[in-house]
Amino acid sequence: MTRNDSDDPRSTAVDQLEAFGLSTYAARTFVALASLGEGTAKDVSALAEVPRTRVYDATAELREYGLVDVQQSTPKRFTAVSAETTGRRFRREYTRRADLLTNALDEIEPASPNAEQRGVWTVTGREMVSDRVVEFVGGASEEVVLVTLETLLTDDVLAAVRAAIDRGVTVRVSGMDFSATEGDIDRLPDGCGFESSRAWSGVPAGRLLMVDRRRTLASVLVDGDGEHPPDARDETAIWGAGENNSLVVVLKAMFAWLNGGRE
Amino acid sequence: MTRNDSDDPRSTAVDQLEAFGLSTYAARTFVALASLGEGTAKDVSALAEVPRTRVYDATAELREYGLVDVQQSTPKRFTAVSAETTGRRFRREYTRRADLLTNALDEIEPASPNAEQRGVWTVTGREMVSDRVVEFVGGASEEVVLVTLETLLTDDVLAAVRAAIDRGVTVRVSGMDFSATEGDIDRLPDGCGFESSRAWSGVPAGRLLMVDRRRTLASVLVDGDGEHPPDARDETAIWGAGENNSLVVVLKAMFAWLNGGRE
DNA sequence: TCTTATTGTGATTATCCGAGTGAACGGCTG
DNA sequence: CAGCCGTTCACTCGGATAATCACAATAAGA
Repeated sequence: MTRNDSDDPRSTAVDQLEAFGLSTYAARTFVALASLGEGTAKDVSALAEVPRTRVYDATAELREYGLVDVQQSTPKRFTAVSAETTGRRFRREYTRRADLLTNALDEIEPASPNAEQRGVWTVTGREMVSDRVVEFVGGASEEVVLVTLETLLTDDVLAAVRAAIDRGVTVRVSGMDFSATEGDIDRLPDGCGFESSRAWSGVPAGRLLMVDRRRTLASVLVDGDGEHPPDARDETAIWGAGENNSLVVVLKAMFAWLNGGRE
Repeated sequence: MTRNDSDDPRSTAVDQLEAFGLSTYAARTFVALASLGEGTAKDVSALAEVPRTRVYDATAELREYGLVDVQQSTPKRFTAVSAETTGRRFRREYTRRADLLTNALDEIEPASPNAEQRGVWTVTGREMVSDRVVEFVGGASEEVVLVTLETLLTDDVLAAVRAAIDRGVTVRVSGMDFSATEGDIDRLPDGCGFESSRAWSGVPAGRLLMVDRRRTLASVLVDGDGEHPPDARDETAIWGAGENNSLVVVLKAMFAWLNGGRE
């Protein structure tokens, strides 16, 4: 079983093509044609483990996607487009799909300012938590307070923070780990006067966020509940919204306390 | 049956979510939550036509994608992330997938310069033909000659042409219809000395392309074989590669002829 | 405390789609 | 003319998912 390993380019190509909606025959046929450059149904069948009689369906499907061209002769000959063209093709289609989805959802979302909720919501996964941070910072109109590990200050988050600052929002960002504060805060435009670190030494590492004193989020890293890469699903967060939300009240008090009684 | 029309935002949202790999239950559940903002399994079931007992699976699936947050109470409450976050989520994932695919295919493609093929290949669909044009122009090392309708000079093609010019390739572009030549050729940096039009008045409208005198493409618009929008699948092209390829020979002669016997 | 309605979880069945296989048709070649 | 190869079509099988049901757990009310 040395064939078909996980990091074999052929396998990954087939997987991705299937994710983009192709049938397995079509996907296998395409990578075979990409390897051959050009070939007949017999060639493809031999290399791709696709039944000869089905190569025609597969190439027809690929032709619809514009990934394969056909030579009308006997035997028919097929050729695959270049890797760049393939990538461009799907990139276009799926960014278009994402735009469609965003617009459709925008029309659906309730116009009402979504009466502030009570209770505490949970999120799992580093990327997912980052998404919430970006979303909440993006919705800030007055004030953002963010305390975070340097590792978690991804480009997404930084972009959202910069956008908020440009929008005229008062933003204060602080690192939780000591080494961090120097490295990355530079990447932010001024207006981040928090006293860097030290105060957070006893707090479990993660993030704390407060937006307009009406929406807060707290997360911790749970490093490794058995997941393979210690990078994927290792952050869990809770968040809440609304003036009287319990989590909001607690974190609001906490920030005020650590900020030296101001407010 | 006035519900669930084709351009209903809800339907399009569900369709796109399914295209992104979600189950139909998950997709319907998500749009229901997007409408409600927040709700219980019962609420979702009533609005989304999803069996109540399956809402829990659907929300679990959505939670994996980071699209839904859960409130651990009885009854459980669910909430959907914003439209922008949803779009960002899928945009990221699928551009990443496209990159993976491109890289994998790059490793697969035969290192050999792909001994020039004989025979004539066919492509169908306007976008697909544009992709071939971009691919061929992108592979040009010396000379590009392109005659095209103005309508078909999309941004993709223009970008490829500009890249070729910057690369030091001799490029000549000409419009087939009279009105065109003025409007768009301006968008190209010089080096396009073709005598604009007139010579092509009798030729069926479409495109003609020659790259390095070794690769040619010819297309025509077949306007309307029953397709709904007169815009999608209405162009068919043939192309060939190799010094002795019949199509290459013919088009090479044709270009030389129309260019006044030069070469 | 007991009852009852409602919520959450799991197992079961039905339905659909696609992979895989084989047979039939037609054109090319010896 | 006959056999062979290429091509297409029709069919079966299996896996996945939609849909239904049965049951356990919880909360509200008498």
